[in-house]
Amino acid sequence: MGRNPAFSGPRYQDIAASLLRDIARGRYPVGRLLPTEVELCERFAASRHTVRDALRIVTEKGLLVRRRGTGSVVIATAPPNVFTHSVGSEEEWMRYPTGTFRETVNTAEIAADRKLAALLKCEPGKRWFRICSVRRSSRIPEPLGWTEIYVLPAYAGVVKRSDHGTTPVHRQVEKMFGESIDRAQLEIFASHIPAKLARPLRVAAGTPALTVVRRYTGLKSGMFEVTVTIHPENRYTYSMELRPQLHAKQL
Amino acid sequence: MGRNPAFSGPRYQDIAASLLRDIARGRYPVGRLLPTEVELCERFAASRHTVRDALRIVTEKGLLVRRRGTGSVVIATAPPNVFTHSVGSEEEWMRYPTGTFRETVNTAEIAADRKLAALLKCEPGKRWFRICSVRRSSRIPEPLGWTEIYVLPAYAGVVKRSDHGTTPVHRQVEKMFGESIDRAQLEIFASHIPAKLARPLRVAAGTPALTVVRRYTGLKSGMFEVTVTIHPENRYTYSMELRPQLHAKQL
DNA sequence: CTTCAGCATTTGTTCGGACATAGTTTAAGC
DNA sequence: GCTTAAACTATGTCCGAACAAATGCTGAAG
Repeated sequence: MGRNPAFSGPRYQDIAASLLRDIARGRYPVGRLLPTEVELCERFAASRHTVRDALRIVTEKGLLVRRRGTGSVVIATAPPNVFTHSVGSEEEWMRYPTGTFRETVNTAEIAADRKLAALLKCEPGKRWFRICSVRRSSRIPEPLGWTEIYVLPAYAGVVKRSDHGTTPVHRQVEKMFGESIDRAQLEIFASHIPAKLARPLRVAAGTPALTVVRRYTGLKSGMFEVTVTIHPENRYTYSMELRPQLHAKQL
Repeated sequence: MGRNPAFSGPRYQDIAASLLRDIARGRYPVGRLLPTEVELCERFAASRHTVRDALRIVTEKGLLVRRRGTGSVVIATAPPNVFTHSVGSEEEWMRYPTGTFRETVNTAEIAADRKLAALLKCEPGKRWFRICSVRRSSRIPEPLGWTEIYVLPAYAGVVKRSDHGTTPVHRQVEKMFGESIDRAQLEIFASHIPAKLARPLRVAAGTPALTVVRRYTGLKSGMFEVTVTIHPENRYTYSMELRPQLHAKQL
């Protein structure tokens, strides 16, 4: 029991691995209490500080809940998340290579008809401020896609800002109105180029396209922005990388 | 300098907040070294342990890199990760609602021609074991899409397993051959239905489609599986939700 | 001038101790 | 018997100290 002779790293990592193994093997089932810190100190012949470091690792993996006076409760037998995807910046999430920009075509306040309401997942008749624009790259003459941005009418002021066109709209809303994003949702599906967009996108109507819908939900005003982008074939690829959760070996 | 009288929480959180503020305000620009632990102990009149707890918080937020002998280097002025996406299971990542299954049409060992090599991001001539199949749902008669799975010829044994068709192939490879996934990459772009697939997918050739490419890279044998799926319009939507990283207030 | 050994610096690991705080249990008092 | 206060338990916070390990610098040897 206790020390693993094959393991040469820090003691607290050894102890954490041992606890992880015990939990995975069912020695401490979900709902059961782990031994107290002092008991673990005795079992592993380590100081309380070292044991706490080990418990911190197990807790960060999401297998424990620890409370004063109560103890450490096992809440899972294995780390729950298999893959994670972290996005560093809005640009990265938008997946638009740097050097692209939006070119506003027109703006208007509109009411959602039934079709638009379905796309935006809002009730029909809801009023939105719509910004229609073309996304371009400095490298190629054809536009990358057609973007329709719908924001709550109260937030229409964003178009007046000077950095409009280069900064993501939801960031502008965050700064100007103190909204904070609670969650963002992404949907991607196949579509075809509508007749209206054939000319601005320089592509034949009815040809294959990729539609990307992004919905931003804030804490203050709920869903405050929806972006719909239509990309003609061969002009845009959504790409993403997932990694198994490393679970914090020290870097 | 030092203690913030308005803050009543633990000392290490107070110190962490102070450091965070200093970094955000540019007192320690990116690339600069933070004061050493001992210096911070003096400035905040705290023990090294407490200061280290504070530095751990700042490090976990991704603003610092710490190395023995060197010190703590500032690598960002604000937490870099804005959104995270965690995927709990393969099914969730695949985004196929439960109740769908794969129906194998044919299998063969092939060599990648130039076009396929570009899609798979491998060298032309590389040999792959290809599994062609149709993904169906029990609810609707039309297939959801056409899937071509390419695995290394050494792993061709996966098709013989009984749970083939319901279990993701990369999971089977993990179990059967002890491969462990290092990273997974996803690409989504617009395409059109090839003439060959018009009949099996029950849709007209040339109509819009969504192509999803998934690449799995393992620790042992590098990229060991690539899956290419073609979905006709209106039969499949890729959906994902991102949330702002909570940054570990204590739970 | 280059190379390498040795030293100083800085963070990493581990020990031992003390008190604070939050939950739980027990016991006293009505 | 119920309510409330005290005691107990377990984790949280904080201190002081020592040594280990990685890095960078300096000076001596070739």
